Amino acid sequence: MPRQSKGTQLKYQRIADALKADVESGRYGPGDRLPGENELMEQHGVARMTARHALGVLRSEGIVEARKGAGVFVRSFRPLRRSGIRRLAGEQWAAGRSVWSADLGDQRVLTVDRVVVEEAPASARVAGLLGVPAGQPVWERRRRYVLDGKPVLLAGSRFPAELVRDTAVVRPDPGPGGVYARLGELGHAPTRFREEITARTPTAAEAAELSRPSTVILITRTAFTATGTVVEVNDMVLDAASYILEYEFDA
Amino acid sequence: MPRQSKGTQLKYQRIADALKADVESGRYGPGDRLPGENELMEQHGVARMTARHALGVLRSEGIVEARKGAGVFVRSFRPLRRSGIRRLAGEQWAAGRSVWSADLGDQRVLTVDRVVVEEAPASARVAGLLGVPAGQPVWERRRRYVLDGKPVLLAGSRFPAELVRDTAVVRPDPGPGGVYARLGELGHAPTRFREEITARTPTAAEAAELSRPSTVILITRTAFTATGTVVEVNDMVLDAASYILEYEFDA
DNA sequence: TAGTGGTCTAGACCACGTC
DNA sequence: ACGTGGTCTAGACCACTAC
Repeated sequence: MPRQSKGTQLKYQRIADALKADVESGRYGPGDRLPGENELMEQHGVARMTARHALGVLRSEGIVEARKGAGVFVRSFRPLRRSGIRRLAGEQWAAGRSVWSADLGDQRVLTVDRVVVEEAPASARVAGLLGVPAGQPVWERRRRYVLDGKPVLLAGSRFPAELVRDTAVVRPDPGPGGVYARLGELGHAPTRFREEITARTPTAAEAAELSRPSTVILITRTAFTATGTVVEVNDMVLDAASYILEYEFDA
Repeated sequence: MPRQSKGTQLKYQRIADALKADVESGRYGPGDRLPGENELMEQHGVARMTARHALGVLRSEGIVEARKGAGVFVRSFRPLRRSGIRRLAGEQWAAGRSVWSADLGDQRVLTVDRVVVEEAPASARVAGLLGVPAGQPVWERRRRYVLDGKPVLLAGSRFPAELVRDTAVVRPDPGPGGVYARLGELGHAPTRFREEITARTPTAAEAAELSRPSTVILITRTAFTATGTVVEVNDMVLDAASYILEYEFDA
């Protein structure tokens, strides 16, 4: 028997396409349970690894989510809209609101799950961005954000050590307006930002800290003062299926 | 025999980590060939699917690239820096240069591989963004961009049909300055842009049109005139490993 | 022609969630 | 207790590349 029917397609792709069509047609709605590995094996007469491969296609496209011991479920696609420019407009954090509360157009709450603040030597990459010698001490502020009970964002900000040591910037709760308000009070208000974006599959560590997303977006934000000094380098890892980034600007 | 040595890790993950360390230490440089499936099976005493799974980890993180019949090779990571804001600054296209030539800081050339221009009814999504009734005719301009012989970007722009019919906008080569310059001459110069970004694994169709990337970035750009009219909706699909997006803006 | 990655089979055990 | 997805085995054939 041929392993692959010539005229058509690959088996796993055919099964994946059929499932995808069923989701798009509304046959399976958000939260619904899809036929699992065992059911697909029986229905299509294929081996476990083939059924698995088919489900893997939907999983990696973010359509579907596998829960061990439970089944495969259609994801509800309600991404956060993260407005890169508006949310960093000066008034937002100057007025005492956290930067992140600007993210939500609806009632869902993005809360901080975990905060670690510690001093450590700068990696070569961070040192280069901060404009300090490699190995120089920097303060690092790592946190994890949770939306609807699911971790969706890891963020790690680094500040030059001599700038923020013994200030509110390195306290777990920096107070109203967040670290940018505190930096402003110290005479180092950020006035310009650069965000660099790329995407890939998560590492094992990132997958474990987020809710095993199939794709992550990486954002590196560099914050400059009016004099051009870099006061923050912020590396973020976002669950790609939970976010839409938005940038608006003039010609 | 236990399938999984308890204290340590999963087999495929251990093998993947070892390979990753070898790449990061420089033991394998860009373009070098890694041990393949057969070699890993022998070296680590595992089955084919396990060795394969390990290589799949590196592949999906964009570290490595598999070439059928040849082997697995370390990717050379030289991403294009796409400056979202600067490249759409008015002077760029007003002066008669293509928008895309602003992308390159080095000598590499991003060229158009394929152009299709055709009239078609708007999908519900595009119609919503363009602010026209669904099914309304729009002109669509699809193209593929190639960098160093490898396709890295698919782009599909849609324009309201009555705006661009029988104009240079819908000619395969729109002339110096690109479509934005032509829209300007028609009295519909874009003055404001919105870009919405997300990422996922490519569909089978996208993978086939690009060079089988493991992750793609999706950008939807909406172009507005001074009066707020939408004159273009541009859906782009980027090979994530070939791009770094950059946005710079003031607080 | 020899070797490679890609697909596929038909079994197995495990950790886990649901009942 | 049972079913689920996740891992793993030991085989196989195929299409493709490089020689």
